[in-house]
Amino acid sequence: MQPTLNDVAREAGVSSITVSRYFNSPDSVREATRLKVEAAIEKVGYVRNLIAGSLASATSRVIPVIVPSLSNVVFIDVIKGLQDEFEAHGYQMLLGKTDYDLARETQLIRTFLGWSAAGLVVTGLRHDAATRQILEHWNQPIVEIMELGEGLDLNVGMDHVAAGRTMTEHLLARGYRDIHFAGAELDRDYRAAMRYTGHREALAAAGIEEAPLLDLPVRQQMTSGAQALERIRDQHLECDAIHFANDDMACGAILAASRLGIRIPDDIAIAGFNGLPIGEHVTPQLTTIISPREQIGRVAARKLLARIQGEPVGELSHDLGFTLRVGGST
Amino acid sequence: MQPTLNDVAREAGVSSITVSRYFNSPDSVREATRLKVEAAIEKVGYVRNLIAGSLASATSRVIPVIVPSLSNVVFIDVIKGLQDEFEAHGYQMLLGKTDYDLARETQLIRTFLGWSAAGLVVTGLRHDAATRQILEHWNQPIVEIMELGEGLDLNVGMDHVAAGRTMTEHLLARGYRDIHFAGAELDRDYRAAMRYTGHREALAAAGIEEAPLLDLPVRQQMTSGAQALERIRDQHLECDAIHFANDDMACGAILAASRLGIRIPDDIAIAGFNGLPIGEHVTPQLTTIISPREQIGRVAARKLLARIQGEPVGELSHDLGFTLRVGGST
DNA sequence: TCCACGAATGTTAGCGCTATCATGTTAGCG
DNA sequence: CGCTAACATGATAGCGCTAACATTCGTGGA
Repeated sequence: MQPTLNDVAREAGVSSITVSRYFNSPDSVREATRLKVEAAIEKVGYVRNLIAGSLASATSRVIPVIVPSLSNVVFIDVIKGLQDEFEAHGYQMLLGKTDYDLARETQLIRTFLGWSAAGLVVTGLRHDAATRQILEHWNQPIVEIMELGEGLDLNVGMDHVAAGRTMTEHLLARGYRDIHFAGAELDRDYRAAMRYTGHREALAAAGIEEAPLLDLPVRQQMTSGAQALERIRDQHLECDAIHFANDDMACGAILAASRLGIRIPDDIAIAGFNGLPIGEHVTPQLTTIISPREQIGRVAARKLLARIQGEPVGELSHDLGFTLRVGGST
Repeated sequence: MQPTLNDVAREAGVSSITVSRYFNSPDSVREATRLKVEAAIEKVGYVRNLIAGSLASATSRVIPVIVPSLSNVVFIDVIKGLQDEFEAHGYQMLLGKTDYDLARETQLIRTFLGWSAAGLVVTGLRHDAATRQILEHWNQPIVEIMELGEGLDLNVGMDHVAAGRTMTEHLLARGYRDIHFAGAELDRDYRAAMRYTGHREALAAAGIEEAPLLDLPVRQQMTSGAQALERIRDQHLECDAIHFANDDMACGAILAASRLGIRIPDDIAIAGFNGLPIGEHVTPQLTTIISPREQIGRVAARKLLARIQGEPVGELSHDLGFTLRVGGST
C-alpha cells in the first residue's frame, strides 16, 4: 500500500524516528541526514499519515468551526478570516453547520472532539446544557465568536445591543421619530434581536416608549426587505424610518423603493446593518453599521492559535467594535 | 484522561470489541447487550476517538473540499450544497483554499490525503503534474466540479463555453451588434474566460469577427462592473451591449447606470452570469444565466458518497446545464 | 591522546481502535 | 435430547506514528 515512515527510513538508512523528527523538529536533524531523508521521501513517494501521528501524540492540527448557517454572508466572511489564518499556520478547518439547532451543535461538537482537535471555534454564547458540559470538561482552547459576554474560554465579537442603539441614536439625531424595526426570523437570529433591544433602549432614552417591530418569516432576505417596506408603507403611513436588521433587507427595500416610486430618505429613511459592498452601490447609499466580520475570524483564529501554542492571549474577551457609515438613505 | 472503549467495556461487562460493534454495526449486537453498552457509555461519558478508529480501519469519514477562493459566492453556494449532503450522511468536510495557485493545490491535497480521506472534491479540471500524479495513484473516489471534460474520475458541472454562447446568441437575437465582454482577472477565472470563448463563437457564427474584451485587474466585483461600464461608454460610444462575466459586475453596472443617468437597455444593454438574487432586485431586472451552483455541490456529494459506498454512480461526467433568465436589462 | 559533554540518533512501548479469526451461545430440527 | 447452523461475543495482533528514555557520535579542552 502506501509507503510508511519505515519505508522511508530503510531507504535513507536511518531509523524511523529520525524521519519523524525530520518532519516535526527539522532543526534536530543534521544537514547530511536531512538530505538523505529528503531523497528517500522523494524516491518512495511518501505521504505522511496524519492519523497515526495524531493518535500517537494525542493532538491534531484540525480545528472544527461551527456556524449556524452558510446562507448568511456574515458567517461566510468570518469563515474566510478563520480559514486564512488557520491555513497560514498549517491548521486545517473542519466545517460544521447547526441550522440554528442547539442539539445539532452538541452532536457536532461531540463528533469533532473525537478528532483530537487542537481547539474549537463555535458561534455564539448560547449553548445547551449538554454542550456546556462537554466543553467544560474538554481542556483545549475554545473561542466563541460574534457576540460578547461571559463565555467558556476565549470570546471575540462585537456588542450588538450597542450597535442597534447607535443606529437608532443616529436616526433620532436626524429627526426621525416614528422608527420601525424590521427583521426576519428574529427568534433564530438572536443577535439581530439584540440589536432590536438596543434600538428600543435608544428610543426609550428619547422618551419614545413604542418600538414597532416587523418580524417576517421569510428566508430570502432582499425579498423580505422589499416586503417589509411595502407592508409598513401600507399600514403605517406615519412611519418615517425603517431600521432593518441587516443590509440585505435594507438594500432590498431601497431597490424596491425605486421601483415603487418611494423617495428615500424623503418619504422614508432606511438603515441597515453589516456594511456589505452592495450598500455602497445602491442609490441612495445605505446608512449602515459596518461589522468586523472577517476580522472576527482573523482575531479569533489568532487568539486560538496563540493559546494552542502556549503564548499569551491578552484579554479573554475581545470587542472588535463597529463603525457607523452614514449614506444618503437616512 | 478521556474514557476509552475499554472503560466502557469494563463498565458494561462486555469486551471492547462489542462496544466497537455497537457503534459500527449496531445490528450485530443483541438488544440486551445494546442497553448495557448504552448505559455504560452514558455513565463514563465516552466520546469516540475517531482518530484511533480511522488508523485501525485505514479509512475516515472526512472529505476534503478544495476551492480556489471563499470570496466568490459561486464557491460558497457549492460548498453549501456539499456540506448539506455530507453532513446528512455523517461525513465531515475539511475545507481548503488554493487562491488559484496550483502548487498550493498540490500541497493541500498531499496534506489532506494524510487524513485517509474517504474521497475528495476538487475544483476544476486543470491541475499541475504533481497533483495529477498523486491523484492517479490514490485509489479513492474524486469529483472534479464546476466545468465539464475529461477528468480524473467523477466530474459534475456545466458547460461554460455553451453558457457564453447562449447569452451572446440571445443578445444577437435582440438586435445588439456591438457587444463587449467584460470580466475581471480572467487569467485566474478561466471559467469566465471559457464563457468569453463561447461569446466569440456566437459572434463569429453571426459573421462578427471582433470580440472586444475588457479584463479588469480589480477584485471588488460590483465596483469593477461600474468601472467597466464607464470605461466602455467613454471609449466605445458605438457599443450597444455589455456581456459581463458575472452578476456582481453586471449589477454594479446597472446600479451605476442609474446614478449616471444611463438608460438600460436603451443606451446600453447589460447581461450577467450566475443568477444571483440581486439580479432580480435591480431595475431593470438583469438578464443572466442561472448556474446550478448549489446543485453542483449536492450532485457532486451524492455521486462521491455513492462511489464510496460502492453503489452505481451512473455517468462519470454529469452536466447540470444552465438556464437563461431574460430580464429587462437586454 | 583522552575525556567530557552536548548534539544526533536509536530502541522500546504504546496511543485507542478495528480486522481477523476463534470461541461461546442460542434456537431449530429430527 | 443431541446436533447443527446461525448468531453473538471474545482474544489477539497490529494500524503508523511519536513520547520517553537510552545510546552513540562528534568536538573541544586538558
